[in-house]
Amino acid sequence: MPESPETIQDSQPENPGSLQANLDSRRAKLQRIRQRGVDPYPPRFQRNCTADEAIKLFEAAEAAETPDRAAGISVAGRIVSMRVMGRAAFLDLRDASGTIQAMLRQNVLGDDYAILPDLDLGDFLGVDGNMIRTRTGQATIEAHALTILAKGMRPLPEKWHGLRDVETRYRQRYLDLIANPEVADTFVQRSRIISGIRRFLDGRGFVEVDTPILVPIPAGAHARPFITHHNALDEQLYLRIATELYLKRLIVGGLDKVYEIGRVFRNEGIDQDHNPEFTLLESYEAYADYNAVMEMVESLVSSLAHDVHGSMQVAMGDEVIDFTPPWPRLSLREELQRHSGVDIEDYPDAESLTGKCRDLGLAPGPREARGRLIDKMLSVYVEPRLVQPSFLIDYPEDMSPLAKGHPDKPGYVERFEAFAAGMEIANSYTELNDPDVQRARFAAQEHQRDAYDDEEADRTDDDFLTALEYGMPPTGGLGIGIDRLVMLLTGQSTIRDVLLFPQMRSLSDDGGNT
RNA sequence: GGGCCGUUAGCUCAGCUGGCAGAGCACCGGACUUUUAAUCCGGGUGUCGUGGGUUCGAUCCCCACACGGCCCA
Repeated sequence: MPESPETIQDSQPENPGSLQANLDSRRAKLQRIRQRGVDPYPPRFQRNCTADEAIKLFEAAEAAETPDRAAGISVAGRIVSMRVMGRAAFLDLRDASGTIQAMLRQNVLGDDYAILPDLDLGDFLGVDGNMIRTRTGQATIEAHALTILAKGMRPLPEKWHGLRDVETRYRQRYLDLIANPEVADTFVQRSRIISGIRRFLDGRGFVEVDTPILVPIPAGAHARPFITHHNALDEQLYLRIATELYLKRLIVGGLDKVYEIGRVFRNEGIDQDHNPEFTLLESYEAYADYNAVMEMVESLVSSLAHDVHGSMQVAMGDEVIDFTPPWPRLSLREELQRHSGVDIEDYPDAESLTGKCRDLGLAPGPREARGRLIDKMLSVYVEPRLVQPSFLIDYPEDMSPLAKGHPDKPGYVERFEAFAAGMEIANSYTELNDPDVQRARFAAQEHQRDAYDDEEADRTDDDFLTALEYGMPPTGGLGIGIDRLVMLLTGQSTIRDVLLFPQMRSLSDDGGNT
């Protein structure tokens, strides 16, 4: 008897293929699993191999002609692909090590095969079985038992095109990691870079320390702080914008070689290389100067490139960045003069330099401090040209309130910044340790804040000045933006792609998630 | 802060001059014991970002807003 169209219609859900139908279907499967007395979220599953290990073990067993060694394998992972053919099926299971194919056959699995119709893409499954090679030659686990480990209640992004929508990728990074496996590689590399930094510094006798994130005075950098409040102390506190002044207190205290890798917070805009919270490495080494730090930076960054990449050369867009040391030392004044035609010594104050910037078409604000103007000129004329790793050295004192004056160059300090791919990756100076000079520099910054409405000018930290008065040895300091370094070493062009959860504007409703 | 671009099914994307909203994957029903973007047959999913406006009629034109991206400051 032929079925009427109505009957066929009745066997279909209300809106077949809709998200709601998909959710309903998964929930119905969940119920069926439970009705069979199976826990869809069991507390544990004992695997004895990762996907990658199972395949390697099998290949080794084949090479040694000892196939028994590839029996009794237990693997687990998320189902990322399913090819079901009646009484047999092939599933691809993914764990952090990779993907392994599982072959399911009804005559082998018996009752366990009955859960197949209740499995969906995205579910976690444990498989016990033996490694075999299929007719097409693929190393595969032939399942002898199946254990559902977690039922996925929402459909995953599409398997072939992945997840492209950048907003979803950042807001729901877990979906990005599932749908775009190469994204995970970047974050694994990030972890390797950071542990490589620790190994490097620990190997040189540095001590890793933790200094306060909640601070009464947000000093040590040019930035606007985030403000918060401590209820019990009834005191306004800030999130740190740098770790510098606390680390120097530890140099005063005699630790001699200290570093901190930590999050700092700057209340400013978001773009391709700025996120309001980012990871900063700062290190301080007593009895070193900025020349010694330059050598350390070359050595550190090139060894990281080698460790992470296996090569000193890293592709970045159309360029190949070669981190092989030594990197050129370029005088800031000379580079500015070469590329802008301006000798900053001809413009000793903000007023004259503002005029010159206007001539150059740089659109300076009406009241910008001289250091800020030079910074602007650098970012236009010099920094974009610094594609291969290089050091820009000897900065004007105006823009470096914490650096020691250069003995041979009045008005300049012993400071360098390292650049690669046009991006600043390190900032360092021979530290200012004369408490009176430091006090005067802070005063100049306070004046800059008032006279030029420069909210980012540095702030006086009297407790730090007291520490300096007890005596700080000659010291070389360093700051490296870890996120930008990771960008460079992994070839990513936006900071969002090296931050697992980049800052996003909050959504007013439910986040488009339902 | 300004300019430009984007927002269509769970995902990836089409949608012509304003005239019934489209495909692939995913999903649902069926077949299938070596597939691998499985295949075959059947099903077709939607607040076209939100709110206004113009129009007989708006995914499309106009305005505002939201979110995102790029460029500029």
